Amino acid sequence: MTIASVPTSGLAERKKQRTREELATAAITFFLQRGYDATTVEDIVAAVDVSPRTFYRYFPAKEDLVLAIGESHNEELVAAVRARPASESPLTAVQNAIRQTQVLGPQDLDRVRSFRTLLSGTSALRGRWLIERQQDQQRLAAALADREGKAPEVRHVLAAAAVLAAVTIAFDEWVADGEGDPVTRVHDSVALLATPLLSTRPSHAGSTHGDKA
Amino acid sequence: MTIASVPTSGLAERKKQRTREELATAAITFFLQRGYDATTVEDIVAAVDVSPRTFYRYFPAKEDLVLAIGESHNEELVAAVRARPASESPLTAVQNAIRQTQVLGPQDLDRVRSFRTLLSGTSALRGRWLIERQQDQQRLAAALADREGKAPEVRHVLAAAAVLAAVTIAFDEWVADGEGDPVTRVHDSVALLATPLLSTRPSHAGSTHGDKA
DNA sequence: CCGTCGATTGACACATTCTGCCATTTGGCA
DNA sequence: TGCCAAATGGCAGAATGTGTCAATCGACGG
Repeated sequence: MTIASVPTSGLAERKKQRTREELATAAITFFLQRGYDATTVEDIVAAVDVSPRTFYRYFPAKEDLVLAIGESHNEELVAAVRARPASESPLTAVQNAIRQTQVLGPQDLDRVRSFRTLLSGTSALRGRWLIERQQDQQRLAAALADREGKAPEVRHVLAAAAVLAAVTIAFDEWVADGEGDPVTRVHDSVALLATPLLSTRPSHAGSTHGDKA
Repeated sequence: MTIASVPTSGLAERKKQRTREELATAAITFFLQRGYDATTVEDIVAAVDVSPRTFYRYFPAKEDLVLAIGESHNEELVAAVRARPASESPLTAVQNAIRQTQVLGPQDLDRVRSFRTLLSGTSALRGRWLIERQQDQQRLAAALADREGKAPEVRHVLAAAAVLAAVTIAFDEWVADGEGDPVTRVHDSVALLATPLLSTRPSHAGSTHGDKA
């Protein structure tokens, strides 16, 4: 045998992967069609022809299926922030990190839209996702603190919260009015963090991309 | 009869109120003792001697029982922000509004601690509560925009998110290390919003209260 | 090709939350 | 006292998960 049974690289492994994807595909399709709550686990497994019990072996909960789709994006972001040179200001580092991680192909974009649409439309999902975002918040705060060679303080956590809020708000607005491309919106939203958020002046922090309006 | 049957002011009303409080008290006690998940609705209603069905007539869901305890605090905050004179800067208005609404007696403080402890320890509750906070976020954003005589823009939503994040982080840290009083921590946390959050400088935004350290 | 081993699966039972329904009780009020 | 509306209790049932065990399937060595 190999060292362990971790990557059984073979037919069985592909079959598992295929089942997992079939479950996810069928589920997302149903969710977008009929809504998350109106789709039961029974419906999903019927479409893939596995037992309900098997569903929960692939996904700990119905919610986790959706979460798995949009997962790990923020982990990349945090890693990218850590990878930025220490000479960059926190804002610049975050902006560049976002630029690096937000490279989306056209079909990625569809996937993200589906994901965000589900998030916006289902409070159960949204709540679950916000929990995960709080963990990302801690990780980002730690990354920002590390850049200063300090232990995380309230200031860092707050900055991290603000960054993630900016990204989230940008996506929410994008899903809500369906206009423009999300990358620009995210960038503009994050750019607002350059200013004291509670000053009255709009401080002309417009789009860094194409705002010829 | 009166205009309608809204306030049946009498014995029945008191009995209902008493049942409601007994349910809440028993539930919170159990939650803090054994944990939220380890306490079933069955346990709660057994302690008050009502049927499970009745529980759900008082609280739409188990989560709502907890949420009802810490509720409406942010509504006051938003109202207070609206009530501040237009001459005040957004930050000052928010700070004064917080000062007004955060007047806590010693037993209020215990209640808040219990509430926040449950929030911190139970992700299901936390998620549910974060959803409600997002609604507060929208309301606060609208209030901030109104102060400028504008419709809410991304900038306002982001500012509102930052304010609520500051408050939340302050409470979280308070619950986590159990030191100091929350009012000071909230104030200090919110004071950080006076600066661009992603500048490297700590910008000496220390406690406005007693920081002789 | 065969047989064994380990992982995957299906099924069944069960706990828990929450809802719909209806009969019963209880308080309010003439 | 007696009627009415509201509150309650109990029951059946849907839906999400979880634990358990036997059956199955793929991997691998002979």
